[in-house]
Amino acid sequence: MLPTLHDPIFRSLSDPTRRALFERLCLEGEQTVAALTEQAGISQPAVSKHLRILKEAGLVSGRQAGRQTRYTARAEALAPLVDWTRAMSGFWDAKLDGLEDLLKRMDQ
Amino acid sequence: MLPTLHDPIFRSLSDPTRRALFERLCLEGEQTVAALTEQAGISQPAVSKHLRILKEAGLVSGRQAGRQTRYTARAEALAPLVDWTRAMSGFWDAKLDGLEDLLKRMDQ
DNA sequence: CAATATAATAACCCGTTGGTTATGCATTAC
DNA sequence: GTAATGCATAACCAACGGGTTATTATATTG
Repeated sequence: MLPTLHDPIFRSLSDPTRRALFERLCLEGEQTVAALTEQAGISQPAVSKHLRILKEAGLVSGRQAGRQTRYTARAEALAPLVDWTRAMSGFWDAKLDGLEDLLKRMDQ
Repeated sequence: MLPTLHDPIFRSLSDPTRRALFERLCLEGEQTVAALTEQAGISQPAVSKHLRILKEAGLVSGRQAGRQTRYTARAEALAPLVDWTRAMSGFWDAKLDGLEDLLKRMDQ
């Protein structure tokens, strides 16, 4: 019903193309739009639109490097998702607090 | 790009109304369609449609009880989401293996 | 400076989706 | 047996979303 804090995260990750972009940035590190486009199987504007949405959700950040933009994944942004999942699973074991903490520490 | 195993989970949870339904089932336990409709702010058919989608994603299950259907959350179904999040966060510390294991054990 | 390269924005198209009302089908109640 | 209740399905509709091509802005290269 009412969109919450983690709503844009769920929303942006619900699209397979966007998830693939995010996954690639997570696994292979910083990438230019051109590099991402090459493998995405869609046009550059489409990729740029997806990156914009991911960026607004806080899942990626882009830094200007000359005439190209290098995008990076921000895995810490997944923290609300971890929170929510833990809340829903009704599981509060201290052993698991580590992940959330780590994600927050990654924020530096 | 290519829809994977966790795709229907992300997809169904991307809608705020559906997420609210799932949350309520998680936090308050088994509910009838009428009870869910009462708080959802939308029509009963709309609620039924959402429940169908959640059910197809494995996130809820419905059992017939006379002329009413009681729906229950299946928190174990969140396991792929936990997997994926851990993979993306690049965090493999053994301390965290517990959550996934527990979710699987909840499946009984 | 002119030409090229990179990425973002604009304008548009079409399929999907989340909502509605109407209807059907069991099951319970009178 | 008839009426009423609970839920699912059908048919429909407006809004949204993900794609396209065309264009623009800014950097780099010759």
